Amino acid sequence: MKVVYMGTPDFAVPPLEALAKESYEIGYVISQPDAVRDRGKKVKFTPVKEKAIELGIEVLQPEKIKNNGEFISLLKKYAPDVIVVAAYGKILPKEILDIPPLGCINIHGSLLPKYRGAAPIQRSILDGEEKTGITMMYMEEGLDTGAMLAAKATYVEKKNGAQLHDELSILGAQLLVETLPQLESNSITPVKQDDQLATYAPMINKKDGKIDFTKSPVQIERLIRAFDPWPGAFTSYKDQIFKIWQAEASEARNDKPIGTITKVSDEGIEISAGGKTLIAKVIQVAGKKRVAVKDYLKGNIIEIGAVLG
RNA sequence: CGCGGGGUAGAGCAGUUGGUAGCUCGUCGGGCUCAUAACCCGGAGGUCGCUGGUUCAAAUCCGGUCCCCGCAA
Repeated sequence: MKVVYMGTPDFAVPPLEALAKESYEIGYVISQPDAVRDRGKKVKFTPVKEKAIELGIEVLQPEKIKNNGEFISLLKKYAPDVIVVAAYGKILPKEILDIPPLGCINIHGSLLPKYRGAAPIQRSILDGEEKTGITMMYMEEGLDTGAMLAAKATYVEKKNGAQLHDELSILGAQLLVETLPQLESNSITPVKQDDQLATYAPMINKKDGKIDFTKSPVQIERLIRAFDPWPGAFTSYKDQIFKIWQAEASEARNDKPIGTITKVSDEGIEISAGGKTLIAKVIQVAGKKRVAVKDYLKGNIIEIGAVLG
């Protein structure tokens, strides 16, 4: 079976590896153009491109795919049976969707129809969902609206964004190699999504990581977990960026003004939030690495009574 | 060459008018104590990221290089 794979970030790497391991013929890997995405103005390859090079697969990185005659005719010439898409980063136009006879299938990081869109993993943690998962689906012109082919679920528990991301990425790879043979033998029945139940998971912005201490400690703790590693939940302490990477929500009442540091010990930094108490356990200040509060206090002082934000 | 912070004992930090390094925690041994994460005494542990240079002498000055991190993208 001839496959074209489209993907860009780390999330899309394991599925590509799985495809290669199963000996599918991968004619092209399509990834977003390389961009200046690091300190010091360095141009970095996308993770999927890195992997494709390692696997010896030709990589295409068109600036635009819509109305790109050259690109589309290249695809048509290769004539893939299926196009597999995982976090590619652009909506595919109909002219591409129509190319492969078995369709374009997408690996999406949620249990559709919930969390359609760009940031399903973070949003599911943010919302305190008990379960989430991976859905394989047909792509159509709408955003993550196509019929579903298969799904795998997992529990969110206390996982952070990175952990859930990695887990779902692996699940996605498994689900893909399980689903493709069924698709090929036409032994799978697509299930239409119930649009009534659909929710959207909009893209995350850096600013979304700013901690709002009027919210409850439970909500803030979710924010901290969801946004690890990016963009990180942050506030400011004495005009310095102050990130919190791990925290616990306490029901202990706290009547001090929002954001006030009420207690500091090896156990953590207690902060007034939403009338209750948030206990920061792992923190990071600008220029430094993340460190447990216990360790930070060995050589630094956190002032009780200071107000974050 | 996008802006900036940093690499010093296991951990977190101090130490830049150059004179072979110090604090807190941890750790090891001893003491006190009914007892202790408390207290007292003592000890181990560092080629100061790497590398050239200046100097009688460099963690401290100059050059190069590697790595980590915040901002920005």
